[in-house]
Amino acid sequence: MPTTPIAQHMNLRVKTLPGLREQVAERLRMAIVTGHFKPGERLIERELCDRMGVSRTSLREALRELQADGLITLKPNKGMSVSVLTVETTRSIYEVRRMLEGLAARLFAKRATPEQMQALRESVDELAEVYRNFSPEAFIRVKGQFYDILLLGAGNEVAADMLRRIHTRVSQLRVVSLSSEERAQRSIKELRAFCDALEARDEDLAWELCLDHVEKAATAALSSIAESQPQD
Amino acid sequence: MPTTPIAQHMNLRVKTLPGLREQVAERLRMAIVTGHFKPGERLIERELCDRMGVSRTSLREALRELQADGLITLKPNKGMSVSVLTVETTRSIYEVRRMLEGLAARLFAKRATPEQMQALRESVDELAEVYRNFSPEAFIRVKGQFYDILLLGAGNEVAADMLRRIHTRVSQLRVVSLSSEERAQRSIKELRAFCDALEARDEDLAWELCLDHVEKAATAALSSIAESQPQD
DNA sequence: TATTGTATTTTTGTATGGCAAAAAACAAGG
DNA sequence: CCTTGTTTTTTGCCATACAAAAATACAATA
Repeated sequence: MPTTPIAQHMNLRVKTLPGLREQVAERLRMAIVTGHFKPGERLIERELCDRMGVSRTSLREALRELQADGLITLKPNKGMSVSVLTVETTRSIYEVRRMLEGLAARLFAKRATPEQMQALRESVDELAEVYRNFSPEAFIRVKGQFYDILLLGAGNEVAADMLRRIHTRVSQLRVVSLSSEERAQRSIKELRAFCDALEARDEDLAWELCLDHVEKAATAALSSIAESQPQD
Repeated sequence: MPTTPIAQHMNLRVKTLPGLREQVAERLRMAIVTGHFKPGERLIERELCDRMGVSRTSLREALRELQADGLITLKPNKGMSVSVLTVETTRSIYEVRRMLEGLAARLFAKRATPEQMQALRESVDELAEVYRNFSPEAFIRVKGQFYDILLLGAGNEVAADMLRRIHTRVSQLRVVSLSSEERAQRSIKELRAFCDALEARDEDLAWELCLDHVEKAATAALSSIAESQPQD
């Protein structure tokens, strides 16, 4: 005879497919990248449990995931805190990202189907559209779409995973990449050239363009850190 | 007034510095890479708890870590199992490893101190010594040393982390790289050439040599999978 | 008042036990 | 042998507990 469970949890979601733990991890991820939790901020387990309405068990497991992603840092017997991106770490991240995105570009040029090429080009068009009528949300969405297509066409899940983690990590910085008009135009032009190289199956060129692009992003990110932390 | 605790757990280690959970994770990692747990094998939580003498709480958190490392795979409501390396995944891993090790080589050539260069060369000498009087354990140890020096000198912790995870993952394959005499000699020669390039600060050459080396390793690994899984 | 030392409260790390729901194992009937 | 129904396992999550570490508050002394 089963005891009456009574709904031991009221604010339980409709039990959507992904496990509760994954939902928690995702919500925390979002909270961090959207700046709701600031870098260096300490995360008290009980507090988070209350705020999110889950048990410590689930919460702590979710925290392990974020820890593995490098998004939060554990100091033994002191607890979790949101990782702070030092200049050093950021440089490291972009060095890695440069190589992996370059790899993805190369692989896409080599393996992508014509449909994927087409899809990529269309997402660039969408991006151009977003630039004409800017909104941060749309920008994030379309840019994410672009990357998803690129990574799918590259056909390397391992690289895709790592790049996705890297993207989440650096999105903490919220580098306000270009609101200026000409910067946007140039960006789109670069992306179209990138697509051209891919469609021409010109691996080397695609690689080169990609490296340059990440290089610029790195510079922007690093200067964004520098100005937020005047360490002179 | 504190209640009598009585030692709620007898087989508790001497509480060495790394937390219990990390110990568990490490033990499981080892069990997997040493082949004690076979690929595809299912891991039952209760069983592992009993075998390792820890609670489900700690065990499950440790499992999350391994999951993030890609070492074990979770199927919802079905539990954990040791990840199986498909040909596809292995190719992906080596593509990534090629780029990241190449990067490490480049960075080492650019940044390593003369002492680190020296240390690297000495570890190659040690490796040559091991070849003369072979033992698997010594081989693993010295090779690990070599990589540690390389990654330290490269000064990129992010890349280092990823490469360490990759090494763990592929060590599951246990590619019996060379027992033959001339293969060993050639390997040492290649490593010395690599050191030469690094000491000459010749980034491009170091990169090139590194890519070639990983390429060979990839071929070996892939053929090792092919023969263990005759999929015709 | 500043400082140092002690007591109190928080918070982590880990353990236990419990239960619903999914999956697997098993048994019975076609 | 296949299918269907029943029992056992196992997962996913929750609540609670408590020692040990850390943070904090507090008191006493210089």
